[in-house]
Amino acid sequence: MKEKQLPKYQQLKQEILSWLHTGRLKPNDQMPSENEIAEQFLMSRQTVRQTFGELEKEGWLYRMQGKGTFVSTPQTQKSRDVQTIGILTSYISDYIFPHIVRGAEATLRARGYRLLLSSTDNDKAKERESLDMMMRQPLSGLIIEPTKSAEGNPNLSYYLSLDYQHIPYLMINERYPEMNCPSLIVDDEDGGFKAAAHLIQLGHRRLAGFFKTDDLQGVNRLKGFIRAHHHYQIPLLPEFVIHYTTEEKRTKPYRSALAMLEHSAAEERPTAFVCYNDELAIHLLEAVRTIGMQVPQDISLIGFDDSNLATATEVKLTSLSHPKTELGSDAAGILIDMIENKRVIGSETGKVYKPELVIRESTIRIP
Amino acid sequence: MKEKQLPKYQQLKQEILSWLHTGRLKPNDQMPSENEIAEQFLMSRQTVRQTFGELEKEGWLYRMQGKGTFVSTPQTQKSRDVQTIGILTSYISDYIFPHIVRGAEATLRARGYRLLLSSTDNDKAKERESLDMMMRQPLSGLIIEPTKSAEGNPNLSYYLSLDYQHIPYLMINERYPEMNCPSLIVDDEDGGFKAAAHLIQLGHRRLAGFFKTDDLQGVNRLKGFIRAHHHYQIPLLPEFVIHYTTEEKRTKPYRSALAMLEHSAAEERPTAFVCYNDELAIHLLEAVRTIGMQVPQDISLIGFDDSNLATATEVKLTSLSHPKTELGSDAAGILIDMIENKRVIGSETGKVYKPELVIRESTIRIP
DNA sequence: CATAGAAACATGTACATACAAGTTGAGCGG
DNA sequence: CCGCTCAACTTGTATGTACATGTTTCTATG
Repeated sequence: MKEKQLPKYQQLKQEILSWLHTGRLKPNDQMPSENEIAEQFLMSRQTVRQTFGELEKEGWLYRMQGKGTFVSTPQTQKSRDVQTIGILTSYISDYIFPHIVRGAEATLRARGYRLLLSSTDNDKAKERESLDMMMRQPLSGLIIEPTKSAEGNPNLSYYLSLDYQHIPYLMINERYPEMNCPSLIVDDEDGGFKAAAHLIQLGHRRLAGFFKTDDLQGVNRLKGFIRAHHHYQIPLLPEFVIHYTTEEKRTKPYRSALAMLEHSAAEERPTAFVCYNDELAIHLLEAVRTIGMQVPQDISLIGFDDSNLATATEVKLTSLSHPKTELGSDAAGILIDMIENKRVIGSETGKVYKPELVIRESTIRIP
Repeated sequence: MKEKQLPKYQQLKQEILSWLHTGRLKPNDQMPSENEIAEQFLMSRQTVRQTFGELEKEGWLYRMQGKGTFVSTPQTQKSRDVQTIGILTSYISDYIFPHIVRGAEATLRARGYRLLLSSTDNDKAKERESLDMMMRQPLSGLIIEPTKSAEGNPNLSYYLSLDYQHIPYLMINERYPEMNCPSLIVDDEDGGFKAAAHLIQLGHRRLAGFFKTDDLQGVNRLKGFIRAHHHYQIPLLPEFVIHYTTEEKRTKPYRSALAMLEHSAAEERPTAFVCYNDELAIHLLEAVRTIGMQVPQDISLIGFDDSNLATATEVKLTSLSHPKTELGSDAAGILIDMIENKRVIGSETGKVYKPELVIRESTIRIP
């Protein structure tokens, strides 16, 4: 069935917008006059004026009485005293994020950019609102940490809009697979492998792993964990592999850890916990202490990210490093390059950091 | 001479806006119909529609075909999944600001708010752009650190606009005197007094003071410095009181310090530097070392804010404390109270923190 | 060739008319 | 009393006409 026709003024609007987007008309080009358009599209001058009025209000056109109607310069290209970079991360002042932000800020401010930070709380709805908010003003670029990157990308339209508006952006820590943008990522599979390998090399054979699998980092750490088992021909114990989500991070892993430790014969208990990050490691350290056991004497513990938490406890954590400040600074550098050299670069560009094992007190050799 | 008349559609617009602002029409009230308005104001329905169209585009009205035209709910009152708090500080990840932000973020996130951060680089133009940017979206509240608070408030219109839109806000570290809002402030005069008093009690009689006087913090620290001299009946040495601006912070104090130390007989040199903040203290520590002198043996040094810098150097700084995280958290609490209990409170509310003297290695008794 | 004025062109303001589409309320019939 | 239909009211779309105001171009004259 024939689709309902749009009003003429909206059809005209779409046509004109296509002229702008395809480059047929460029910034500061003069539009055909109202009368010319009216004639060409067989409509009244007032209908044309209605369309022009909307396009003007929305910033696409500007009109000068007696002279003509012209295409606006896109907001992001307009001369501004200061260009603004948006940074979108899970948190702002928690965990490793202050370090990432500091690295980025130092580089960006040195080049005269200003920052706009927003946090998503690792929640897709908040990601959408943060993107919406960020994109209400002229941004020169965006540094984005994907939210629950293993759960698809319901906010895809916002990212496509960034592409459409030619706003450079890149992703850190992970990248939505369907986005063709640079990314700065830790090789989490390698990290997962190194974590498990370290413990295996210390004689551990019964490793429990706790992975937050709503983001790809957790998924990849788990893959590395599994690969290390295969590599060293150690049987993987599925009952010792715990998946959890952001919402469960304070509940499921803790209970699972307690269950593993309390109700098993010593020879059936895990000898080490591989934790998705330092935050979880600290949490499970509490669980171990709760039942009167000790780290590392009774069970070894290893985390990821090498955050401040790793050295904040009495038992200093063995952890896989994260570049943090360096990653923030590198991200800023790549984004500045994209902005200032107008380089449209895709997912082939970016950086992958190899995590390094930082051995401290929380892992020991099986006696 | 009679002023040129506004077009009818703009006169109508102003009239309608006055209905909204005076409360004659409230959110969700129905406007008189287009025909009624046309009749009442002796103009055509199309002219009325032009006005209505603009008001709709700008968010003041919403129209429903066949039903009527209604007054919009102001953006800040609209139901939102997440309310956003803006935080505007000089920097984001430098100096004591991460601590302030962390304190605020913890409290705000616990109550379900999301943060939007922007930095001003202590520059009035950037302050204006940050405010402009912040105010383009529905904000539930703002935490603002005034920029160069001793240099007046050219961005007053933005603040008045916050008042006008009933957006709660408060100020930290300082408050523009003309703004009637809560503030959380360190008693900098007390701090300046304590800094000088400490040195005087250690036997120092020739104190040099370096104060960034483009903000009120510096002005007040200087006042305290002067008051301590009067209190202890120590002559103030004007040639030892250095004023500088944000832009000069890396140049004038350093040169002045060198000049004081290099070209004077020992009995005419200052015995202590009172520095505007730890950042400057560290900088002048370098200056002292540059000419082969040592802190505290040859000259004592005291800073403000008790930042990470205070303990980062080999010579740990004596410093006046700043509440940092506590201030951030307190600010968040007051702002939440303003938002959720719709309390319109002014400058009589707030908090003043007494700085505490943290004695470390950089100040010693005159031998 | 330069200048001034008029004509042409372009947008801005305003109104009138007509019809489409959606909502609401009144009246009538079952 | 309820349901249906129609009229009235309201906004939405579209066109035509008229005049105001600003800019550009062309023509005529010196």
